[in-house]
Amino acid sequence: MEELIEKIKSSQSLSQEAEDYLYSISTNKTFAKGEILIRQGQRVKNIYFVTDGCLRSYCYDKNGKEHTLQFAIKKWWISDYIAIHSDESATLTVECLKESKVIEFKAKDLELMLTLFPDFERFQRKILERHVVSLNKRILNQLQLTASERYDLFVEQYPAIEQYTHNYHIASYLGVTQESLSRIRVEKVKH
Amino acid sequence: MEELIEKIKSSQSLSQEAEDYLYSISTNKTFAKGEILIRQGQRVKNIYFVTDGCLRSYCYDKNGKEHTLQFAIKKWWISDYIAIHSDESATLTVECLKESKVIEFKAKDLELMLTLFPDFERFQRKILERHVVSLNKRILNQLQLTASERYDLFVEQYPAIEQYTHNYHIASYLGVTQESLSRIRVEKVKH
DNA sequence: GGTAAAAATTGACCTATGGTAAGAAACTAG
DNA sequence: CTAGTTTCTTACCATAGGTCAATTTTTACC
Repeated sequence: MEELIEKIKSSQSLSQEAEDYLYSISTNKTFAKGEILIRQGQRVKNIYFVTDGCLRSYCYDKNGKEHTLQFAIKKWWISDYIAIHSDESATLTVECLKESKVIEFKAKDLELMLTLFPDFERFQRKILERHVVSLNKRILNQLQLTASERYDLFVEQYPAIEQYTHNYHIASYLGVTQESLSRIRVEKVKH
Repeated sequence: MEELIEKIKSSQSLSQEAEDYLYSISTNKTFAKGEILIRQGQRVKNIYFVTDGCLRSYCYDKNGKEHTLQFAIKKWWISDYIAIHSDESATLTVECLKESKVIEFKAKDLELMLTLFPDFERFQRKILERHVVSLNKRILNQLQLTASERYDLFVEQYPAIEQYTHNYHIASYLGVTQESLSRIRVEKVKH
């Protein structure tokens, strides 16, 4: 929990009241590798803040293939925001890639907290702004880079993640098959 | 300006004070088709709210090809958020696709307004939440759909935009060449 | 430590989409 | 209306990346 408080305070103030409230709505949990936190089709009630480990969110397409939307490591949030903000059941699955410690929040509680504590709303707004920027960049990368270039960028941006993920996780994040990613890696070693 | 006030009030309250402030920092402008509001490489100072017309933001890749990040019509915001939130010069170009009426804001003024008026910060947070959801969906579509399927979805989601844009604008948004889009359209007519 | 399961690689082939270039069509401005 | 420019289409060939199936490597577990 200190990680989250610290993260908030690193960019702005947070009243003691708000801090206490945040504690009161939080639940510390540990998930084992392979556990599913949110399952496609079910109602999404929770949002997770990762304090240790690695998780990912992904969906299945009509042929049953997986497509990774996001990886989350230390100090990242993860959930199915599509479901939460459209008030639908989950289109995404959130899976634990290695044993992870997370802080679980009920989306409703966080929502209420935003309205109660302007400091927290500011924090959330800033998080979202940065998130929009990174999603914009990802879209532009997808539009203009080759699979090989996207992989280079991925390795550069998430050096820590690669050790927890399988190749096909990364492939499905980059938008290529695992076979293609395998060939791309072979080429890199050669040159 | 009424469009913006109305948009804000449609989802929440806005104090008279905030409304007055918003007016005081706004400038109504009209841009002709083809005009450039933000140019790649220059400092980005402004954010635009579209009240009429159609604009788009795009970048050039290393081969000089254009890639469209966003279209903006009535009641949408547009700028180079990557530049604004990283405090760098523009990587995007914002172009007017048909004569458009916009409300221009200095990013700094809006930033200050967020800190002055909690109502406005709440509004912004909600806008960003919805934006994150739509960017997430776009990424998942890019990962799992064929060019043809993405085009169908585009036409469905932005029926109004097609009349203002050239084919290559749409192609560069979907991540295909204009030639491919042309072929895709021929196929649709056949079947 | 040995075996079963999962993941990664490899090879042969295939397909969607890209590149190029030329002609047709649609605007634009005098 | 006409010439010039921009955009769109079409045809042909090229290629990145996909598919499928085997094989090897790694990992997990009794």
